[in-house]
Amino acid sequence: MSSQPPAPTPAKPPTAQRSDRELRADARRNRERVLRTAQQLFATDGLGVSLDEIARRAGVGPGTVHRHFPTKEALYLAVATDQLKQLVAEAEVLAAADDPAALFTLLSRMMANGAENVAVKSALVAAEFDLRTAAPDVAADLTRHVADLLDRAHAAGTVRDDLTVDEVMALVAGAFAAIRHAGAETSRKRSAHIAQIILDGLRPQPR
Amino acid sequence: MSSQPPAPTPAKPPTAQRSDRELRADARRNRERVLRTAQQLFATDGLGVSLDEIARRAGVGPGTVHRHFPTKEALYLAVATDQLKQLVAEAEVLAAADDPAALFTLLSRMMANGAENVAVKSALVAAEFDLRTAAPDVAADLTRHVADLLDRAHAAGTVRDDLTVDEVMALVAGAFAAIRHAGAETSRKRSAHIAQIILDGLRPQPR
DNA sequence: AGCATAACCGGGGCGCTGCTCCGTATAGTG
DNA sequence: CACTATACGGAGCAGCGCCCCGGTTATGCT
Repeated sequence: MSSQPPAPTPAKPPTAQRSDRELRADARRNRERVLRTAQQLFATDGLGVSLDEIARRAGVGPGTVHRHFPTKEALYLAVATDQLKQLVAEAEVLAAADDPAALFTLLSRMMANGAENVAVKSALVAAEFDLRTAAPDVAADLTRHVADLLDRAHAAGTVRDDLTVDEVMALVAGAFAAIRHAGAETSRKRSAHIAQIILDGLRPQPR
Repeated sequence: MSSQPPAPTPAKPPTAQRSDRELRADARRNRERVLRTAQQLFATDGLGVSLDEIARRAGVGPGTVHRHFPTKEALYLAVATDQLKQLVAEAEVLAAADDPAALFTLLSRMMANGAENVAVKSALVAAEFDLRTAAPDVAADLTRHVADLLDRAHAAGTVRDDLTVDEVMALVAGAFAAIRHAGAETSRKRSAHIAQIILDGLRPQPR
């Protein structure tokens, strides 16, 4: 322990951190396969699906799943952050444009995705696993963007005065649930309608 | 099999069906205990709670739980139908009064209850167990009342034209989810606010 | 092309959960 | 007050899900 081996100090550079580059080709492909499969199964069958089932459907062995994602929570969080990043990217594009209706556009996108997007759902809810603890930066990014757009909408008077970011987030999560019921097995038209109803509730009310 | 025993035809009357009267006093009390405990634990910790945990908290043995409710699904459905019946009762009272705003009153009640009311949630969603199959009459009763009040509201012009019963039910379920996030650990005031936002979305929109 | 090695596959342990059985205690009845 | 039947409690069983460990296969480098 105390004796440090000569350490050949090989030509190998420190390699810094294990980037994705370090992964072998097939490993990287299998990792992606598992991730995709998990995302789909989580969305359709809920979090109850067993890891073995995911492995089977992905065409890999259970051990492979465990190597890439040491625990079920890790796999779930990987799926969640992956989906969240896409949403944050969209938010940034919308934030760039100077459109007072940008908030509604973003929320529409979130609601549309959310139904098949377990990640976002739990990004706010933390139903089983706590994503905000595991990847606080990504979740916070999304909230920040929403807050920003909400402020602008407030200034423009396109939303009701009494409306906080937390409430908006909660309502988006609620929209997921609502759409899941009515829209999962029916048409997308109905999903859009439900989203519209909730968005209408955000507007300034005639009183 | 083919030979029917003489059947002593005892003095015992047919007893018709085993009413609650047939239960012994302590049995009836324990059943109630389990039901209450299950309702509470389902609401706070979700459906993941083990039956042993419910039994322990209720102060009874696991065997007792199983005797009254042969399976976990049976216990859950008992809790659900119990809560649903209360809601149906409220609906009937509201239906009797001739108030065009009755729909909103009922929905408010549903949303307020729902957050701590796993039953209603799954009455519409059938998240894990299917309540509409197990107790179709009760669930249908509630839907019928809502549909009735919705019709009246349509006639009175207090709700938007494009609104179906299914959508209303879905939105109520969505409200549960929204309230659960924002309201579970915060104040009831916020819960009411979220419910109000959703209800405002149901009103005729200025267009 | 050959070799060192990283990654794969699949079976098995470990813990937990839902469910069942049987001796014991207690409520209800004459 | 004694007797019967009913309900209780806790130990035990089977099944499943998550996780780890062998031998084997495929990959990337020289």
